[in-house]
Formats: sequence, structure tokens, C-alpha cells
Amino acid sequence: MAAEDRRQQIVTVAIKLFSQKGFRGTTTKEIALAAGVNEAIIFRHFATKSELYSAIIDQKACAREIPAMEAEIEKYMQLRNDQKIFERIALHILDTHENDEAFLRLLFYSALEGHELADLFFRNQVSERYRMVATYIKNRISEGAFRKVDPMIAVRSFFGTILHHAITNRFFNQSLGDQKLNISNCQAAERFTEFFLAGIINPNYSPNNRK
Amino acid sequence: MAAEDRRQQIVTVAIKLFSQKGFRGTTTKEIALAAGVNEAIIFRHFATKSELYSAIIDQKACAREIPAMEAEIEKYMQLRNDQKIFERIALHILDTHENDEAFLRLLFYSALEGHELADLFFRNQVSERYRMVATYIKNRISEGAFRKVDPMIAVRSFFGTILHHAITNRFFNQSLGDQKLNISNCQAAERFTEFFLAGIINPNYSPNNRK
DNA sequence: GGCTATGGTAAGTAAGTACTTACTTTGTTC
DNA sequence: GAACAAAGTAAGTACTTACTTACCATAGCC
Repeated sequence: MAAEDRRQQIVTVAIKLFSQKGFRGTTTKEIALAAGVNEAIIFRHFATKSELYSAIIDQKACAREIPAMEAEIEKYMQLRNDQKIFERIALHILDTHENDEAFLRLLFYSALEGHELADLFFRNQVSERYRMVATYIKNRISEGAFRKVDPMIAVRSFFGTILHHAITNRFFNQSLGDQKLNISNCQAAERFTEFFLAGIINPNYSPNNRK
Repeated sequence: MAAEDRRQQIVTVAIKLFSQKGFRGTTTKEIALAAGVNEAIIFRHFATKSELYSAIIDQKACAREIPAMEAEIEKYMQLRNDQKIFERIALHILDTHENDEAFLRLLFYSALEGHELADLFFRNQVSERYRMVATYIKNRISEGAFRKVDPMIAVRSFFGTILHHAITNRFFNQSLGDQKLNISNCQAAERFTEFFLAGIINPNYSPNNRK
């Protein structure tokens, strides 16, 4: 196998294992076994185990988001279609976490073990999205469409709701007994968004009669 | 030192270390060093490292909640003082996580590493609290005081908001750049509750004129 | 066919790891 | 103060860890 392919294969295998057992909990021997090569070739491609982790970080933390999704949200923002905006964001988060469980686990391990992945991800991706949504909410408030709330409170409420749903379903669903909430991501996005918007929309507002 | 005291001391030290570095990431030698004893006496008190973890679980997962707090909430529920109810719950969660960071980390490590602590905690504590709040919301809806929403959606929204705030502030505050939200737990409880209630309260309701 | 670069391996090493053994100290009881 | 149990220790054991060394195999080029 060509060097670059092997390198990528090792990274892919390592992502899976690190996400399952953490950085400390995964041995280079296991990675080699899962990749179907001798342990030594890992160290030919990566000087240390940490360097392998760094390669993962480069690949994951700086991954560009699907621009199609961002464009879609931009469009809905211009149209002032509140329901669609928040529904789309929610669905994106829920789907991402469902399709890439490994990444969610990797993020948490990173935060706990003190690697830089979680920090970089927050800095590069989450923070930016928070800002975007906060700005939109601010605009809607000044238009009179939303009640006068602290945009950051609203943002945390919304993202908190969605993330909590994703994490709870992923990690703790078995533990919840009869308190489960087994609905599709699509439904969840719709209903959490409805609930959120009902709390923030200004009931006295009509688009033709701005404040 | 008496056996029971030493045992408890080892557990206390182990909680701290496991929460910092995880079960797999903490060595029995480190625990012994931090407890100021020889490694062998850990194994005199606990047959294996796992048994030490089990002792922690017994102590943490089944810890009785402050009954005073629960009584307080019960009282507010009877008085139908919505703001106080949710504010008190929120404050309890935020304060718990602030005062016992170790426990939050222990829970996450447990969920990731697949120990039973997280599961037990959810089963014994979280699930119960979800049920209690969901029931209250149901009652308020049938009284006409709250809008007709799915109580589970509302519960996840509320707990999600609060937990997300606690976790974000604890783990990722440094990474958020200018998107920080540095307010006291007291303020956070009050404002998140206000925001939540605004979304769920039935605007046409007055206590003397039930549905 | 010989030469070399490259992808691969077997078999190490030194420093941990959980856990044990054989022994010493210390406080209590009579 | 002798007897004895409990609290403590130093120095192991067998195994695993990240990382290394010295060696093979094959493909491409002359």
C-alpha cells in the first residue's frame, strides 16, 4: 500500500479506537492490529502517539462545514423564516451527532483528557455559529419580531436543548426508563424549534406594522 | 489511622484522581501517593482497582439528595409558583455542578469508559426528576396555565438549557471567545427560567378563570 | 542481474501497570 | 511486659506500554 494511503488508513482506524476508548485507553498495538499492519509502521508514519492524535485533530477540528447547509440557513435568514432557520440548525446538529458518534465521543474525551481538539472545535466552529445566531436574534428583536430577551440567553437555550437531546439519546437512552423520547431527528428539530420560537416571538408583532 | 477512616480517605482521593484522569488514566500508585500510604494498603482495603471504583459508585450514585431542596420544590409546586419551582431546580443543578466538578467529570468518564456510574445516576436521580417535572407540567397544562405542549419536549428543553450552560461554562468557557456568558448561577437560573416560562405559559390564562 | 528506495516485519527495550509477598511497626488487652 | 491483631512497608511478580532496532521483500531502474 502507498505511504499516503496507509497513513490515512491509520488515522481512520485511530479515530475509531480513540473515540471508543480515549487516547490513554487505546494502545498503539491495538491500532496496528486493527489496521492490519505491524506496530512499527505506525511509528514510521507518526513519530509518537501524540503526533497521530494531532493528525486527527487537523482532520477533524478544521473540517469545513457543508457550505450548502450554511447557504440554506443564510437564505432562510434573509427570508426571515424563523421556523426553518432554527429547524435546519437543529437538524444539522442532531444528524451530525448521529452519523458521527465517534466525533462526539472524541470531543468529550478530548475535553476530559485535556487535548486541544475540543478547544479548537469550539473556537473554530461552535463559537462562530453562536455568534451568527445571536446576531440574527438581535436583528429580529430590533425589528420587533422577537421579544426583548438577552440574545445569549436565547442562544444557550436553543443550543442547549438540541445538544442535550442529542447527547442524552446517544449516551443515556438506556438509563432513562420510561422518560425516553424516541422521535426522529426531523421531528425533534421541528418540535424543539416550535417550542423555542413560541417563547421568543413577540405576540403583538405583525410584519407590516413594525415597532 | 483506623481502617474505616483510611478506606474513606482512599475513596476520597480516588474520586479526585479518577475525575481528573479517568479510571484507566489513574494508577493505583498515584492514588497511594496522594493518600500518603504504600500502594499495598489500597489492595488491603479493595481487592481490585475496579472494586475501589465500585465503592465510589456506591457513595456517589445513591447519595440522597438534600431533602430540604426537594421539600422546597414540593411546596412551590403546591403553590403553583412556576418561576420559583424552575428557578430552584436550575440553581440546584448549576450549584451542584459548580461545587462538585469532580462528579461531573466522573459522570462523563463513566459514560465514555462504559462503567455503570452514569447509568445508575441517570436511573436513580435524573429519570426521577424528569418524571416529577413532566408530571407538574402536565398538571399545569390541564389547568390551562401552560400551553398545550408535549411535556417531554418542555422537560428536555429546560434541563437541556441548564445542563448545557453548566457544562459549557465548566469545560469550554475558555474556548468561546466573545461568546461567553459570565453570569452568576443565581442570575442564570432566574433568566433561563424566565425565558423558559415565557414560552410555555398560556397568555390567556388567569388563575380565577380556569379553562 | 545488480542497486536502491520503499513498505513491511519480528523481536526486542526500558519504563510502566495492577497486584502480591514477606516482613516490620504500633496500639490494645490481659 | 508479653501476646496479638491490625496498620503499614519494601521489594518484588508477571504483564503491558510506547517506541526501537535490525532485518526482509519487492518493485522500478540502469
